[in-house]
Amino acid sequence: MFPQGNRQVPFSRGSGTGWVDAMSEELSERSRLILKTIIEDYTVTGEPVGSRTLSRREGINLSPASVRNVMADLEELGYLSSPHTSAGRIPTEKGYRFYVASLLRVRQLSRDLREHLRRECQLRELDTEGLLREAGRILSAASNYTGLVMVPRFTTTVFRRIEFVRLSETRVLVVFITQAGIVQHKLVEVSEPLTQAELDEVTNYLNQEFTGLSVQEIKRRVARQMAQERALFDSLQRRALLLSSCVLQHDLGDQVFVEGASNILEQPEFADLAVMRRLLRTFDQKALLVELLDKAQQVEGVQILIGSAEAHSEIEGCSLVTSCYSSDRGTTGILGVLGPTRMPYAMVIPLVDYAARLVSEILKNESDSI
Amino acid sequence: MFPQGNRQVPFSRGSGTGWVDAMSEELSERSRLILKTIIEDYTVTGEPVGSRTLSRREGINLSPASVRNVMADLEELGYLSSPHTSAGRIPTEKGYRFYVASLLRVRQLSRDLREHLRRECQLRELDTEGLLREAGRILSAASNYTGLVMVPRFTTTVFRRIEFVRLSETRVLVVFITQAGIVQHKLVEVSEPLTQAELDEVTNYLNQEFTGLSVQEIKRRVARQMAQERALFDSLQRRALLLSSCVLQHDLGDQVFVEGASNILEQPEFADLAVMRRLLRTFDQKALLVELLDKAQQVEGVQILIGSAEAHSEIEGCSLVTSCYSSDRGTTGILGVLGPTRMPYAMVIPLVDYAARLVSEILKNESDSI
DNA sequence: GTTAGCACTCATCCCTGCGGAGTGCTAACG
DNA sequence: CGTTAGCACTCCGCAGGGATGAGTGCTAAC
Repeated sequence: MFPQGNRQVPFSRGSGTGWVDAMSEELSERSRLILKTIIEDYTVTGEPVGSRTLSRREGINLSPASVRNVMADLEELGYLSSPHTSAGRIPTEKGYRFYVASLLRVRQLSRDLREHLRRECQLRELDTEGLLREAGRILSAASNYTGLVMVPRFTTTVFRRIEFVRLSETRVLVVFITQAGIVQHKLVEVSEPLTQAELDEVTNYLNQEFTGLSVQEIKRRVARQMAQERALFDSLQRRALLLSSCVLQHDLGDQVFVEGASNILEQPEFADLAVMRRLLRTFDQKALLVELLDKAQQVEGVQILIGSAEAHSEIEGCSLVTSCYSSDRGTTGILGVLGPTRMPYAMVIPLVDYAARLVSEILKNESDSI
Repeated sequence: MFPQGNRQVPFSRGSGTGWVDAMSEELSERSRLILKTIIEDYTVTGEPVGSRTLSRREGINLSPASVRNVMADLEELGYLSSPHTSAGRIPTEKGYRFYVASLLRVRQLSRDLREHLRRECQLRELDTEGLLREAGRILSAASNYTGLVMVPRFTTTVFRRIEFVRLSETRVLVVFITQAGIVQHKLVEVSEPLTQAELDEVTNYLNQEFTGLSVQEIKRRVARQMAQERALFDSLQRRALLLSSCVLQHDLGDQVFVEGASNILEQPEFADLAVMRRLLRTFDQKALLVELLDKAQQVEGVQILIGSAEAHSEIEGCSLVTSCYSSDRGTTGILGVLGPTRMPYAMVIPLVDYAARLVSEILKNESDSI
């Protein structure tokens, strides 16, 4: 019923980025309870949590003084910190990592919300790109943070159809449609002038030859055939191969949809202008986002990346909760939510998980495999 | 050498939006000089301008007291306002409108900058969409504000090629390539199952029939033919017409590229969180932007829209400087810069003007007309 | 091991006073 | 009659200085 992956959490220690199993042995049951309560309180209020408040919370039957002792221990161990001597405690990144890895319990989304999301996705007649954008919007609206969706990488996608359109003597527009119904395009400069009729021939040839293969497979085939056919003078084939190698030479850029960037500004922690600027710059320069998302794409299940000053300074103070979706063999993209580290993970994790499943399911239903 | 349009400025008086010729008669030469100097000072410093500072400025040989008299008059007339009794004056929206309409003198862009922009645009092999995005980035980078580019409206574009790709029994992906090389696509649900072979026939038929026509013309033709051929049972033609009417039924959504949204945060006037949020929300919901840009699209030359509380509250405190670009007959899009009203118009106006000319020129060169 | 008590530490808020920038007004000047 | 010097006045911004209150660490008693 729930992603197995979410027991493991990406985290970064020192310079590198690694994975850690719940370090559950280190803390006593009481310390764990107090840490959990502090984090959940802090998630709601955004204010440092004091010992008094805590001692009055359901389930904690300890005096403020006892709580203070535990808190002092947790601070020593690096799970908590205090903004200043006479404020309460707030969780550190390490605290959050531990929480996510071994304290957090996630429930399924409510049936209502699940139904609602499903309807949203299927409401309009959306093409694949539209669906992905809509998924981003939904993630953003449901979480009140920012939704991110990365379109499946070009190289891993399965090819459905290609089309060459002549724009001018030497400029050809290549339109590439993947199995999942994603349309990508690119301009190619050719050395010898081509007519549209010639291009149509090439189009037909390539569609017969390559439909249903992944871009990687096509690359390999093209390379092999080009080596073989060098002697051959079938000009159609020659042209087709030349053109396709042109197209495949450079990968198409990765596409990321960012939805609800303004949501993140509602968060009190981003009242600080400098932090906000850095974040918005990150949104503007998609390359950074691609890099972040790419890392999470390698593992199955819900991933949680907690931004830290060392490893991911561009999203310091933020967390990225992601999950992969897939349409057909090998083709996977990734979607998720970027919000402040102080985030209700128990709600966001199942949301992202469900969104990924939903998108995968719709993508699989909507297009026949060839 | 310079757009004639920039002598006329869109402005809003009361509830509506209208046009005004320079209301140059109303003010004496001295008042005009002082207003101009105040606005240009304020543009640089962002601080209210006082009478002392002003009297020491080059070209103004008046004592602070005299300047104060003029300023009081200008305030009375609504061109200036003071944040509080003992601060200097800042321009009002009316002040800016008057400045833009009749005080501002714009120079051409420097040769260096022109060359630089041209190179940026032609650096990579960009398809049309890429070029438009790049134009947005350039506008944003050169102005340090936010670049906006709207893709030409679907209905006005000239059709180059259409392609139908079967995704599943009843789902067909329609890829539509315009004369200018813009690729748009859409999903169509069909009632009767179609094979890809049938779709290919339709594709060929439509490409022969409609290439080089504008979408509006195509709509008209399809309607006419559907009326005529109702009795006819040429199933190919029937199918083709049915499909194309499906496609044309709903316009494709307008596309706007927003580049450098984070730039606008650098502006001191947006330190106010509420203002910034409203602005970023506007960027998130493209519909509002489309509406704004659409208004400016109807007039030739550089347009300046000064946001006001009444008429364009979503960009209150901001100005939008735009110009149209075009690729072929009838197909026009619009691009521009959105920044604070306190903006160096003398620099931004020629920038936007040149960008629009540049994009138009490249678009015209890059694709042969059919 | 747990708790009550207490002294201590800071951040926050509010009040106050002060300096400075800039204004409006008036009266004098050319 | 336009221009200017002088002057009183306004008001923002800033720094200093309690007062408040939340929260802590420590210690001693239970």
